[in-house]
Amino acid sequence: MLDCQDHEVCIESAMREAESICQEKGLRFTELRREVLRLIWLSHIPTKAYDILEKLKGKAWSAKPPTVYRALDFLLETGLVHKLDSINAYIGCSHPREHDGCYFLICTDCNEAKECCSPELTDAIELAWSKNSFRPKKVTLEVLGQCGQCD
Amino acid sequence: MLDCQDHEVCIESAMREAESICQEKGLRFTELRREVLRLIWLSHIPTKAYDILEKLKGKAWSAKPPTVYRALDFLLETGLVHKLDSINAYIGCSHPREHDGCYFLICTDCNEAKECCSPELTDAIELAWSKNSFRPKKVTLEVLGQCGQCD
DNA sequence: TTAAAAATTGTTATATTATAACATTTAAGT
DNA sequence: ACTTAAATGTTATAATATAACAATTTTTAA
Ligand SMILES: [Zn+2]
Ligand SMILES: [Zn+2]
Ligand SMILES: [Zn+2]
Ligand SMILES: [Zn+2]
Repeated sequence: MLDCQDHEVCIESAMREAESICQEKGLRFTELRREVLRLIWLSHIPTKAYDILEKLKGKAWSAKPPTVYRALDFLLETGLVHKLDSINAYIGCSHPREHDGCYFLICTDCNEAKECCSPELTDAIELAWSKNSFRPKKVTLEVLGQCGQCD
Repeated sequence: MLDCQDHEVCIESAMREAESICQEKGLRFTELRREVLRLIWLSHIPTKAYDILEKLKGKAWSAKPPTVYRALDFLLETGLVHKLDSINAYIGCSHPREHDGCYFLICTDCNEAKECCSPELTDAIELAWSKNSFRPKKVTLEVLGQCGQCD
C-alpha cells in the first residue's frame, strides 16, 4: 500500500516527533509509552492491543492488559496513535501535529492502513452535518478495501 | 434528534419493508429474526447485542449469545440493520432498499443516531480514494457529537 | 410421500477486547 | 526530606463476539 522506502526512517521520525510533542506539552513520555509507540510503529499494519501485550512480555515489562491499555490511552489522547474502530486495532499517527480531516484506507489483502487527508472531504462532511444542525466531536471515517498494490 | 412523530409508524413500516425485501430475495424472515429486528427498532437509540439478548430472554426464546449474533448477521447481510463500529451497537436501516453513501450522526447526549445520505459526501470520498487507487468495499463513517435538540 | 440435504436454532465452551479497583512504586513540587 | 500526584503493578471481572457440535425444522428431490 505505502510509499515507504525505508521503514526505519518512518519509525525514527515518528519517535522523534513524539518526543518533541511530549516535551512541548509537558507530558511524560515514559519508557513504557515509548516502547508501546515503537511497537505500534513496527509496521504500517494496524496492531491489536493483545499483540502489543505479547511483545511487551518479551521485554522487560510485567505486562498485563491495563499496562497496554493505559499506554494506548495516553498515546490516543496525545494524538500519537489512532484507533481504527472497524478492525479494533491501533496505528501510529502519520502527522500528529495537525491531525484533522483525516481518514483511513485499510487494505484487506496486505492489511496495511494509510492515513489520508482530504479538504474536500472535510468540507463535504461539514456541509452534511450542518444541514442537520449537528455539533461534531469525533469523526470516524474508515474505508476497507483493496489497495493499488494488491490488485 | 429525530423528526419521529409516531414511532409506532417507524416500527411498522420498517417491519413491513423487511418482510417484503425478504420475500423478494427469497430469504427466510423467521420469527427470531423478526423479533430481533423489532427489538432493534424499539427506539432510535442504537442497541447493544447483549441488551437484545436480555430482551429476548424475557420472551419465548432460549436465547444465548449465538442466538443474537446469528440473527444480527442475517439482518446485517440483508442490509436491514447497521452496526455502528464506534459504539459497538446496532441500528435499523432507515432505507434498506438503497443504502448507499450513507453515514451516521450519533448524539452523545440523547444517544439517538440518524442515518444520513449525502451525494456530495459520496463524491468526495470517491475522489479521495481514487487518488490513492484504492478499491473500496466498505465505508464506515460515523460522527459522534451533539444533535440540534441537545444544545 | 418419504428420504436426503440444507438451513436454522440450541447448547456448551471459549476467544477477544477492555475496564474496575486497589496496591505499590516513581517522579514532581514544596 | 516530606508531601502529593502520576504512573505502574496486580487481581479480578466486564463487555463483545465466535467456534464447534447437536438437535430441529424446512426445503428439495427421489
Ligand atoms: Zn514505513
Ligand atoms: Zn493522525
Ligand atoms: Zn421513530
Ligand atoms: Zn442504511
